Amino acid sequence: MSTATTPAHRYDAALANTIEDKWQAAWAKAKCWRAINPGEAQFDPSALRFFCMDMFPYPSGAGLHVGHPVGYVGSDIISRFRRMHGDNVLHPMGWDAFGLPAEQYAIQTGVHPRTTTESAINTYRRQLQRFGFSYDWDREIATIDESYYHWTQWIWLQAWSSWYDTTCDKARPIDELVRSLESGKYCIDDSGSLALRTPGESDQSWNDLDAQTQRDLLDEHRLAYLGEQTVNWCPKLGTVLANEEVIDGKSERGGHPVVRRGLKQWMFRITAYAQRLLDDLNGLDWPQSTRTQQAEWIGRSEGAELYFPLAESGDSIHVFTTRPDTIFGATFMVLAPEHPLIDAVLAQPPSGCDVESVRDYVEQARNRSDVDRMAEQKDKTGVFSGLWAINPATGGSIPVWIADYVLMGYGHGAIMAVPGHDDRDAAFAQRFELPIVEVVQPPAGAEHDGCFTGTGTAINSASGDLSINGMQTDEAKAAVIAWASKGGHGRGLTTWRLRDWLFSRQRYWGEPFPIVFTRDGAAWPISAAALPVVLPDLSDYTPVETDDPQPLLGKATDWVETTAGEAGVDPELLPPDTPVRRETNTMPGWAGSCWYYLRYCDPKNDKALIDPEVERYWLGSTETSDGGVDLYIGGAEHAVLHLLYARFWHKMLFDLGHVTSNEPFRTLFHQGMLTSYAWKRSDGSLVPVDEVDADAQVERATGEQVERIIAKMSKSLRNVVNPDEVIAEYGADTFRLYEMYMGPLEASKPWNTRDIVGVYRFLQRVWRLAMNEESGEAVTIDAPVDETERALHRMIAKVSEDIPKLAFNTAIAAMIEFVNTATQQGGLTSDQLDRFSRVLSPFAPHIAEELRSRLGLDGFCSTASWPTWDDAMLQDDTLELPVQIKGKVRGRIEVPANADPATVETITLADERIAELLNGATPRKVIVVPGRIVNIIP
RNA sequence: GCCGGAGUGGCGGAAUUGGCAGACGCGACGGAUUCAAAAUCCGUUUCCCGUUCAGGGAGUGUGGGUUCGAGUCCCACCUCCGGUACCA
Repeated sequence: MSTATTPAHRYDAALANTIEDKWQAAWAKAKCWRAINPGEAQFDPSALRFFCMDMFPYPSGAGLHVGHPVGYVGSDIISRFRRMHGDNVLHPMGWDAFGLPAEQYAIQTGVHPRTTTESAINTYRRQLQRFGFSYDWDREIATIDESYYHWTQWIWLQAWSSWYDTTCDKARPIDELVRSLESGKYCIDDSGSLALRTPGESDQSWNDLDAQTQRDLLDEHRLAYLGEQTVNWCPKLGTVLANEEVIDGKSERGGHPVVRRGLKQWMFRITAYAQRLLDDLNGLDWPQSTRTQQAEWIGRSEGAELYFPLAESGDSIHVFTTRPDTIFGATFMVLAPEHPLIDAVLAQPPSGCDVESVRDYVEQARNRSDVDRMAEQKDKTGVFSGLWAINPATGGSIPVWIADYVLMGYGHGAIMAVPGHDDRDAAFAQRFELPIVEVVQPPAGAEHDGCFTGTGTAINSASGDLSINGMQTDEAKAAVIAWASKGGHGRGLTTWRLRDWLFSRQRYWGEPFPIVFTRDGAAWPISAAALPVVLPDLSDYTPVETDDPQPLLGKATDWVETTAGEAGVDPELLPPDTPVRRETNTMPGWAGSCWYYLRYCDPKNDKALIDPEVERYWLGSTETSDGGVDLYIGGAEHAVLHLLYARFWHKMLFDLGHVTSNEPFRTLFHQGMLTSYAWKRSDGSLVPVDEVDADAQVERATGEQVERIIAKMSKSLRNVVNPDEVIAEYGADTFRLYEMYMGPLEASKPWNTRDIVGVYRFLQRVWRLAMNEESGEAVTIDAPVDETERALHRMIAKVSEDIPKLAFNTAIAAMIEFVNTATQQGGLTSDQLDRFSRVLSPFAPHIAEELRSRLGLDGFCSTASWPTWDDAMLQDDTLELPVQIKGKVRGRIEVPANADPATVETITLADERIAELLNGATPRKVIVVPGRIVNIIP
């Protein structure tokens, strides 16, 4: 690049890269980014804490993508800004490193996932460090480290050792439950569930139960428990698959057959927390869309369960409905194909039952996943069961059908069908010619086509002991619930969409569960002192192909088959020589990310997951916050799962006294997605970006006209940008500025390589403003220019306001304007340059340090104080105000900045041009908005 | 279908929450510099009419409304993006 004519000290890519390396080394050496914990010598209790965290990445082999740094640059700017205000800033980074890709790679190559993962981590760390992010690297964590997953396992054991006490609405240690049962404070009621003791004849005494029964009862109440689940099992891949990984009954990867089958899996009782997870959303400073998504995912639904007796047996069908008021319109019932009653039907078919059809239908439905069932949407299928039920309100007989539009996993897996007021029931009734009765009168003027599903007035709804005619929907609901409760026909009930969390995987590359089984199937915990249970090495990562699900860890036979003593079970629980089998499932990828924010606070603690005093300091409540991470930045794609799971773990730890705040992330911000331009042919197909002449908008090979569209970056479109290349060409400061200057942080926006040069030129202008390009020495003027000084104050004020709002694009625009003004005005004094470089430093920290150092100042911009501004300097003595006549700008006037409205009006009307336009008429009204505008109504 | 978010120049985007629409940047055009180019600097750049100047008109997805004044508020609609989807 450099030629004889290029000045020796021009700010170009080579210089940028040189100074960036230099300052990164200097910051690291000085440990500029170290956060101070309470208890450390330099700890300053008067400093505000600021815990600012990025969602940690999963380090993939492909390296960092330009989309990753968008949020990281943002969090870095505000962290640096807060540090310059003297705050104690905790800004850490780590690695979400267990997961599938490394394991898939291991299957193909035999390379241990740890090897690939660690190499990917090294790449990511090197790339991140190259951006000059101010992470406290001494607090770096990786979920795959034994010292980390030690505590992941410990938390799981906490859950296994706890139960949810609904009487005080919190989790408690299960030992306390045992003591309460032994002392008789709690007892087991008839149905086998726990109840507060109200001494009665039928109560079973806990102490009379045999050990096995006692254990089973306790196991049923643990927050982490073994439960039977229907899963997608792929024999060929040797693993269960998520619903999204199954397409048309085949695995997405490889197209192997998938069967639905029951499997004992570790579960988390997240449903116990449903109400709190919902309620506490209100106290969070989170994007509304994310809060809504979580609320919908939790899916609280108020209604009633109603009992419909069968015509010819003593049984009844329990249904859940949100519209008990429509019970008079229930003309048939529908069972999910998995409903337990169907087995009884097949065993003893009623007279009207076509056994073959029912068997076929149920069999077919069973092998289709929920996702497949839903794919068909409108086309309702079903079969008559032969059963008849009694509508308890009308007393009439109604047929019971079986159809897969009713899901076993929600409510009771059975519904009362009201085809008059439910779209799905209406479609089904039409298809199978079932009767439709209207029982809700729409309010006057309500528009609807087909069936009316809104609220209105009950009609046709009266029988012997119940009449709700004329009632509004809400009143009618309450009346039906009251009637049902009194007559034993049902009761009010709230159901949730949220299911318990399936927490085991048959994979290798995850945290082992700290638990073992004796021959009788009983589970025994590994004692806390024996943690971590270390993931054993395997020589072969290929899944076992089998119909009987077998996790990969089953291959480590020596590890699996062991003794209680070897595994670390407390000898008081089991004699050390007892043969035991280790749990071979592993935890899912979410586990490590559920609590990593806690570990950042105290990453090297080997006595506890976090020291209580440290926890209170970084995460406890303060004058301005109810506690939790002060700012958490990451993608909206984690709106539900990660953020919900982490909230659940946090609440569990809160109940058990390990954390002091009720929520983990007080303020959440989603950075927007980076898209890229792509090209589309007229037939809609996409053309790789390097096969298009962008200026002419034609495809090179064919000369065909193509249209520019915005698409996600993807390998196939060849529109992925590698950050390393951008840094090599412009430097990290330019990269940082570009990503922040593109637009609002939260907006998704297209990467446009051509635009980068704009901020690059800005940095070059900054450099030339302050440096002699020939000598490399600072050039400053002696006396400040008033206009420049005012511009500087305006700029500092603007940037100081914008950074806390994460409005970085406008902050940068303000800096550009200032530099343009300063250049026109002939330069800066060294004092002005010092202040400017400090404002610039959160955004472009390396060039800012270089300017400071060449000015001859000591220390770092990064640890200097943030410059102040004087409000008096923000305004000029006189203002130019636009004058509107009837809302259109017709002229301008000069007024003193402090002029009162009456004076402004006088000046306006005295203005020659305004008077001319008014043509001598006296205006009806003059509106003066101080400092803004004058509007005349003639 | 439902729930969010957004529609502003050739492009990315500004607009103190009702007060000069288009800040800032890219691109484009013109000029200076240069043997020439790159780089840099200066100027122009929403559109239309007028076109030296002056000036005039239209304009923030569409149609209505409120207001002295609307990109911003209200009503109806259109389009795009994200999420979700037989949840009874």
